[in-house]
Amino acid sequence: MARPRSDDRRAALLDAAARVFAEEGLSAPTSLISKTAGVSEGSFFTYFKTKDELLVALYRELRLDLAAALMGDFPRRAGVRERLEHVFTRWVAWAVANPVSRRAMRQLSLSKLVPEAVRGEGGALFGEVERIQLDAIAQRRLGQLPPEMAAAALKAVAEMTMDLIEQKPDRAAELSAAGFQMLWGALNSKP
Amino acid sequence: MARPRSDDRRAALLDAAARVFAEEGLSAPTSLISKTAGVSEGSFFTYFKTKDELLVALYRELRLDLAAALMGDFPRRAGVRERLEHVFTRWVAWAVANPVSRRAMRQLSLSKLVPEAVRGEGGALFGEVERIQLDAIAQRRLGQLPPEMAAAALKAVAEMTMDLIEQKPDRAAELSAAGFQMLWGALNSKP
Amino acid sequence: MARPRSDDRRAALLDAAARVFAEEGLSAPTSLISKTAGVSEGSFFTYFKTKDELLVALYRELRLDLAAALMGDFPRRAGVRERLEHVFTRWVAWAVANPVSRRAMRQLSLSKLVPEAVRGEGGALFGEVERIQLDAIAQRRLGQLPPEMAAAALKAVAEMTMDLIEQKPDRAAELSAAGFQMLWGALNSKP
Amino acid sequence: MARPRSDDRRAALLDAAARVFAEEGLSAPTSLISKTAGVSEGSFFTYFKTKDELLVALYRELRLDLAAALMGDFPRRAGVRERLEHVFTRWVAWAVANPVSRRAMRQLSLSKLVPEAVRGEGGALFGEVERIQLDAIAQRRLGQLPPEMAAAALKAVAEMTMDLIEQKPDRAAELSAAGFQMLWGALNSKP
DNA sequence: TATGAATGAGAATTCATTCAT
DNA sequence: GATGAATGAATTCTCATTCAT
Repeated sequence: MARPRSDDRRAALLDAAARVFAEEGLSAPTSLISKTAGVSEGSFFTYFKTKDELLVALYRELRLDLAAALMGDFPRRAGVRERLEHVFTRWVAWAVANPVSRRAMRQLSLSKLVPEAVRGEGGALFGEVERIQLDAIAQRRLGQLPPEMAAAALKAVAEMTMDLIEQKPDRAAELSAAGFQMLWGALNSKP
Repeated sequence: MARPRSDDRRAALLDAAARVFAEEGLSAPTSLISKTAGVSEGSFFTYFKTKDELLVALYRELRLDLAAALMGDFPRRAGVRERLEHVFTRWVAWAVANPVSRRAMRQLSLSKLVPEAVRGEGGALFGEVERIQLDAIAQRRLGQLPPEMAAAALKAVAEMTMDLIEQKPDRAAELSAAGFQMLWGALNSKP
Repeated sequence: MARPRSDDRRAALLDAAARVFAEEGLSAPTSLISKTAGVSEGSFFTYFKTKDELLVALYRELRLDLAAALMGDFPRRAGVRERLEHVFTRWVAWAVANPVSRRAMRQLSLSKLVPEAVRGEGGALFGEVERIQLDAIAQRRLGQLPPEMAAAALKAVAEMTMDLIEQKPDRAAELSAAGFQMLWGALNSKP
Repeated sequence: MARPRSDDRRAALLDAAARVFAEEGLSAPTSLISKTAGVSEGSFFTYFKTKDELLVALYRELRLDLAAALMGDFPRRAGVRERLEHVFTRWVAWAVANPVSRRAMRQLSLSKLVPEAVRGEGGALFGEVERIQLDAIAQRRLGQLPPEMAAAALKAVAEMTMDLIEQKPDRAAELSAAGFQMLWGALNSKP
């Protein structure tokens, strides 16, 4: 009785995987993932040919999710500072709201199991247009420095802010604001 | 007297472990470590009772090594900027010179296998005196923001810089300088 | 539905374990057991979570088997001598018919691997009612001596008889009769 | 500097082995034995070529020790009952006084590691002469039954008594007497 | 397709024994 | 001879993946 592949099951597996990896690391057994998803051990492999395939799929999914969060309502016509602040704030908020996703993503980003090719896909997290805008910011601010430095700084300061908030969750708003202030200061720094 | 326990062998195992973990992640088998160290599988366990014990020992060793690199020749009497630059530059240089150590450390820092208690040991990487000085910098610069933000920013921007240099090794000097410029800008930012 | 867990395989493992332990002692490797059972090494652990669990399960199974043999057709209304003789004879016959079980059981009974709590389970081998009857025999015969002495003597003389029969299997009937005669003599002895 | 082989060290190893085996079973590691004996792991093997050799040596030593205990002051000219009682009582007393030796011996007696040839050595525990006397007792008492049955009964009832005393040590004297009474009853039983 | 038992290639240890000191 | 580190085969158990139902 051929039941069609269920997107629900697949989604449940991805969700369970994120939770399990966040808790136990990537070496957690597939059996734990399928159990957490309420699915049989065998079914795991009808949705993902190998564990590795799941890792890659999860990585992509999380990144898409994050990108959507960053870019939703992007204020295209606002000033540079506003646009950057929008991305920064959303990023931090996403991590605060989805700690599991963030933890899972950190593991995945480091692992050789997700091939570098995949990790590099789509450049950064940003859509093509916005990416160019960010680069523009970078060029104006950083002078002769490599444009990647803007994206890198954004990421670095955002991650730092998330870590701090993780330790003092009740000061989230304050820390987020301070984080952006530092980012802006970094991008406008002079030699 | 029996053959004495050899510091060389222990060091070889730690060194091999760093290389293997950097390449394969912490789930690499102990057998690969002992083979890389040129030692029998059994010998591994005369130097480290369990794999976990090795992990902890390696973590501590790497952190000591890094702390020494950061704090060597620390210019206590120099100005704030110079002192901070000293640490930043040393940190980046250490990572560039020891890419394996850095990769291994990153894995270890994230892993639950190294107990949090161990990871927290000794506060940051800095000796007591220097730490206080850093905090002082932070307070003067950041106003009412939490003092940890100085150390956090130092770390975040340093890591960012290391990542960029890893991609363009021939521009190391330039990127390091730019990195510090951004850090300084971040710490001196106004709302 | 998946292939159901097979009672046959479980039984095959228990049977193989009894044979292997009888021959090699309890330190025999699980791999030998699974091989003897015609099952993969991994399958062992789907039926028994640990080697120790197998030990306990085997001990219980053997004791149940023995208890059934002892108490089948127990002549409740017969005289004291007949009832005791029934148990003694059945016991010896069971050991003669199941030498492997007996050897395995002897190892298990001595081993610390089967927790004392398990070994003590269900008092002796006898159902509650029959046990009381045996105790009654004891009390009438042994005077003021501890009632356990009846059960202990039963066991001791039975085991002795089994050992002798193992050496001269063709004289089994004669030795069994002589054994019971001695047991009866022991229980009826006067100071 | 060739130090002569020390009988002390050998004895210490045998003694430690008995204690360790009594506690942990025969699968206890040689390293534990040498440590208990206060001797290096390597030294173990200068006194015993293999672990197995130690097992055999220990078995022999314990049996000698027991035989000496049984046959010391043997009242050759006393009546049958007295002579038997002497052996029985001594046996039980030896076990009570040397619980470690007894436990070790029980393990050794069951193990395949002590070759059957060794276990059979010297017939029973008794010197040649006494053995014949025991057999004589047997023949007079047991009628046409196999003479081994006397020695077997002696052993069986003695062991039973030891087990009971192990559980109620404060009733040792009473239980020992009762045990002998039962043995005597067994040997004098009529069909 | 869904299930979960079956499989066997590892994985971390252990341990008898050897060997350098 | 005495010591204890070195060795590697053996052991218990895990887990990704396959396959019968």
